[in-house]
Amino acid sequence: MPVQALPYRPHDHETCVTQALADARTICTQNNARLTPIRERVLELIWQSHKPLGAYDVLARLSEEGHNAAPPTVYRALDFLQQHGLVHRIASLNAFIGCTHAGKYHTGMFLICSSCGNVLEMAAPEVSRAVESAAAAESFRVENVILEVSGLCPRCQAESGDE
Amino acid sequence: MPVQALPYRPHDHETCVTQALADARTICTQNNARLTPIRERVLELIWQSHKPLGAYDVLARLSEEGHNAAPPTVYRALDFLQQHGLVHRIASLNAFIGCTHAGKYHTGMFLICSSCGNVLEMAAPEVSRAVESAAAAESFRVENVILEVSGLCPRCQAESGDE
DNA sequence: CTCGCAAATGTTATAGTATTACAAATTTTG
DNA sequence: CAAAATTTGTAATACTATAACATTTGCGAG
Repeated sequence: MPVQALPYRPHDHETCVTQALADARTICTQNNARLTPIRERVLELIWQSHKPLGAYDVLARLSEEGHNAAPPTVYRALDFLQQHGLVHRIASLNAFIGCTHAGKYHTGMFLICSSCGNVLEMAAPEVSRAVESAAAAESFRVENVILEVSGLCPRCQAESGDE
Repeated sequence: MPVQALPYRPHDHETCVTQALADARTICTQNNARLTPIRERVLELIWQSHKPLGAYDVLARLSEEGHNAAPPTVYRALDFLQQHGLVHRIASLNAFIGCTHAGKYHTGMFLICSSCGNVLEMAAPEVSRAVESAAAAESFRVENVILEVSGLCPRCQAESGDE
């Protein structure tokens, strides 16, 4: 039995967030990119949620804390964070989630639980290789891969099986 | 005076469209599903475009032919067509494309050319297997896979290399 | 330091995508 | 035929994202 992945088991999430922010600062420094207060706050808000957050969810949270923001503010921060590999956009959800592999080269594969809404990002080199190889068979030059798997996470399988 | 559809079928009878519609009728009959005129027309419109068509593109084409449709009409038809595996939604484009493997079980992998906009759907059993296997490693039960690869198709690679 | 440029943010408006809710019409079935 | 179920019509609205332009901020050159 494999060890349960982080989102599926209890843990001190605050530590995750703190660590992610620290990593983000390092990465931005290395890239000569400015992790401004807004950008950092958006990243923190996204990380604090285990589930993907919509741009307007972020906007609402910012408003709650008195930051009078408009949509472009949030989208610009999200663009920045994506460009530096700090968050991912989940196309099938129109939502964003903190990248758990920031800094390392990877093609994300997302396991999206349709019951609880949690999302696990996993590195899957064999999958990436298979995709590359299939694309190559059509002489297609890959630039970007979106791979989003929806289904049931282990915990929700157990619950639905308990009936 | 409504511009009634005298030539309901446009002059452009491409073989692939005709074939796709014939297949769709067969599939719907087998499934006891009703391929109503609207649904069939939406499917045909989508097939006539080699590039993915947005819901509002479909809507506009329907309006042009005097069919006074509103968004729900189109979205309902698209839902129906998706449910019966006749069209796919491309999440990264918010657009729809005719399924070239209708009837057969498959997990679609889409090669989306970022230059010309054409999309190729390909079956890729090895990729599906790799995805299943990776998900299984996390005890995740797969229900649906979205796999959209953007990049350059062979033709556009050649053109961009010709400069 | 301060001028001037580039980057970032603010602000307003609008474009684009999708759904809800209820009414009317059509098809299926008993 | 009449009742039930499905499909379509219609209006309003929610949700997602970007355009365009003004203003502010950070930062290096002189």
